Amino acid sequence: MSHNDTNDLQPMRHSLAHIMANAVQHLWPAAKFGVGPVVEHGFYYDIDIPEVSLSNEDFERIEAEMHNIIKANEPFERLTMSIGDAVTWAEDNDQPYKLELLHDLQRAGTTVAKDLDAEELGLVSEGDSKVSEVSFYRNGDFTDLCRGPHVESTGKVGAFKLMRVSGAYWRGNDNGPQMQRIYGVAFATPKEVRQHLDMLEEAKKRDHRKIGQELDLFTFSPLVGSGLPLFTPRGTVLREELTNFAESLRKASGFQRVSIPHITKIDLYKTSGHWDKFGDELFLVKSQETSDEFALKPMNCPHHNQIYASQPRSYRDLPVKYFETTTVYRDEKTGELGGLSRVRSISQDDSHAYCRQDQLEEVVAGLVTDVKTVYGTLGLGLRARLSFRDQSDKYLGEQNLWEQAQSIIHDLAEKNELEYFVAEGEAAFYGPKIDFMATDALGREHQVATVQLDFVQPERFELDYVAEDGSRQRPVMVHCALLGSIERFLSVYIEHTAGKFPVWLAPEQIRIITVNQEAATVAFAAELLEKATSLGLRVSVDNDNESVGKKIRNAEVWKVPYTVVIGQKEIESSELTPRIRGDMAVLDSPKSYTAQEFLQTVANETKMRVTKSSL
RNA sequence: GCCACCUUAGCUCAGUUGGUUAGAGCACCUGUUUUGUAAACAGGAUGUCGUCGGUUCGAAUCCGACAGGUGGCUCCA
Repeated sequence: MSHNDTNDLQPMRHSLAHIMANAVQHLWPAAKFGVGPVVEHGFYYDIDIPEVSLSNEDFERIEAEMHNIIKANEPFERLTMSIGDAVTWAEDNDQPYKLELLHDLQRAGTTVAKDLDAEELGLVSEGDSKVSEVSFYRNGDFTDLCRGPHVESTGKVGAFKLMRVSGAYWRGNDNGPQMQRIYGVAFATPKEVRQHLDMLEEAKKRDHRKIGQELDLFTFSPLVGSGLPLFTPRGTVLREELTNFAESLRKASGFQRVSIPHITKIDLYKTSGHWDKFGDELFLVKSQETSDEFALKPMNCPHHNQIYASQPRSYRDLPVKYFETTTVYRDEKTGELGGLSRVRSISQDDSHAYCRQDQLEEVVAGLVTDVKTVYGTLGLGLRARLSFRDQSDKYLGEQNLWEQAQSIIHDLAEKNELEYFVAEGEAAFYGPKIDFMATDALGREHQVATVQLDFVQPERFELDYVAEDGSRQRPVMVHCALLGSIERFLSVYIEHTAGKFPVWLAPEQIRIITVNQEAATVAFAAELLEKATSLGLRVSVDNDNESVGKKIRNAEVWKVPYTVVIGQKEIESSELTPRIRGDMAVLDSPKSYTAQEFLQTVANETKMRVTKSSL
C-alpha cells in the first residue's frame, strides 16, 4: 500500500467510524460514545451501550443502518465552538466520555489517552499549549467532537465490513469502565475489501495452532494447564535444530555454555530489583523442609550473574560470555495467552556478556552479526528498532555511558546496513537496546531477537573486575537472545513457512513409499532406510497396504520435502527419482540419482542449512 | 485479570422450537486387493455431548459455577 492510498483512505475510514456510531445511535439511542479512530486496515469506535452487549448477529442490523446513512448521502459539516460550549453540548447530550475528554482539555490542555493524541480527538490546537476551541463534525442527526478531516458526504466512503466486537478499557485504564469496541475494515473498493478478507483467510490457513495440530508438532493439555505447550517428537526436532543452529553461532562467538537450576530463593530477585517490579508474575514454590521462599525463574540473568560473581575477575578475563538454552516461567494472566505466541513456559536461547566499556562495540557487533545470520538463513526479513532513552528521568546509569552506548548502537546499525529506525523513549530503564522485528511471508512484523545493554544489574549485584590500575570497575552487561522465545519464534516461523520447512528443519526429511509389499521391495526399502539413518537423516518408510496415489498424497499432506517411490523399476535400475516438494523444486539438479548420491545430497543440504524455497 | 463468543468421536463438523438406542466425512481396526506419483473396495469399532450443580416428567439443547479455547482490552523483565 502506498502512502497516497493511506492518506486517501484516512478520511474515508474515519467517516465510516462516524457513520457506524450514527447507526448505533439510531438503533440504541442510549449509547455513549468514546473515541473512534482510524486503524491499520479500517476503523473502530468505542461505544458504551448500557444494558446491551453486542454480538456478531447485531452487525447485520448496524451495517444495514449504515447503508441507509450512506444512501442518504448526508454532507459532513465542520463547526467549531468554544470549549465551554462544547462542555455544555456534552452535558446536554448525555455523553460522559466526551465530557471527560473536554474536561481534561480544559484543565491540562491535553488529554492523556494512550495512542490517541489531541489531534484524533478534535482539537484545534493552534499552538501547543492551551486549547480554547474544538471542532465538531455533523452529518444528518449525528454530531461528534472530531478534528476531521472527513469525506464530503456519507455517500463517499468506499467499501467496508464490520469484523468483530470486543471489550476495550476506556482510555486503556484497566480500572476504568469497559467499552464495546466495534471494528470494521474499509477500503476504496469492494474488491480491495475482498482481497483483504482473502489475506485474512490465508493467515487463518497458516495459523500455527492449526498447522501445529495437522503436522503433529505440539499440543496442550487441560490437565497440564493453559500456556504450557507440550512438544511432540516432530515439534521437538524443530526446536532442537533451531537451537543447535543458534548455539553453534554462540560457540563460534566465544560464548561458554552454563547451566542453572530452574528455581531460586526469591532473595535473588529482591537483590536484582525484579521482585518489586514483577513479583506478581512469579510462580512461587514452597519448600517443605526450610522456611525459604522459592520461585521459578522468570529470567536467567540474575543466576548467570552469580556465576560471574563466583570468582574475582580481571580486566584480562573480559568479556566473560555465557549462554544457555533454557526455560523461564512467567505467570501471565490467562487472557493474555494464545497458542505458542504467548506462553507461561518460555524457552530462551539466552546469553549474557560482561564486558569493559571499551569492549562494548566489539561485543554488540558480534551479536548483531549473529542475529543477521539467523534471520538471513531462515529467510525472514529483518528490521531493527534502536530503542533509546528520551529526556525523562526514569533511566538509571550514567549519562555519558548511555550516550556512548547509543552512539555505538547507531554506528553498528549503519555499518551493518540494517534497516532500522530510532525509537526514543523505548529504552528499558536499565539501558538502551536493539529490538529486531522479523517480517513474515504475509508481510506481518513480529518482535523476535533482542540485544539489550544493562548498566543496572552489575550495580545491584556489585559485579566488578580489577582494572589495569588495580581499581575495581563495573562491567557492562549485554543480554541477547537470537531466537527470543523459541515458542513465539516457532509460531512466527510456522506461519511464515505454512509448515513447509526447509530440509534441515523438516521433522521428516524423506519418505520412502513402497509400490507393493513383496519381499524384494520391503528389503530394498529397509536398506535405504538404514543408509539414510546412518547419514543422520530423518527418514520413514510407508509400507502400508494402500495405493501409491494415496501414499503420495499422505506425504504431501505431511509436507515431507522428499518422497521416493520404490518398486521393481528402482530395484532393477538402482536409481531413484525423488519427488520434490513443490515450493523447493531445484532446476539444475538431475532427475535421477543413485541412492547414495541422493542421500548424500540431502545430507549436505541439512549440514549447510539450506533454505532454498522462495517463500 | 476484564468484555464478547465458543466447547458434540483422534480431526472437521451435522443435530429441527427440550422428546426414545446422538449422526456424517476423514483418521483408526479387519478383510479383499499388491497397487507406479495427491484419496482402491467392503465391513467394523469409536462418545459420561468440556466438568460439576440446578430447572424439568424428560437436557447435547434452558440456567449457574468452574475448566479449556478464540477475538480484543490491559500487560509483556
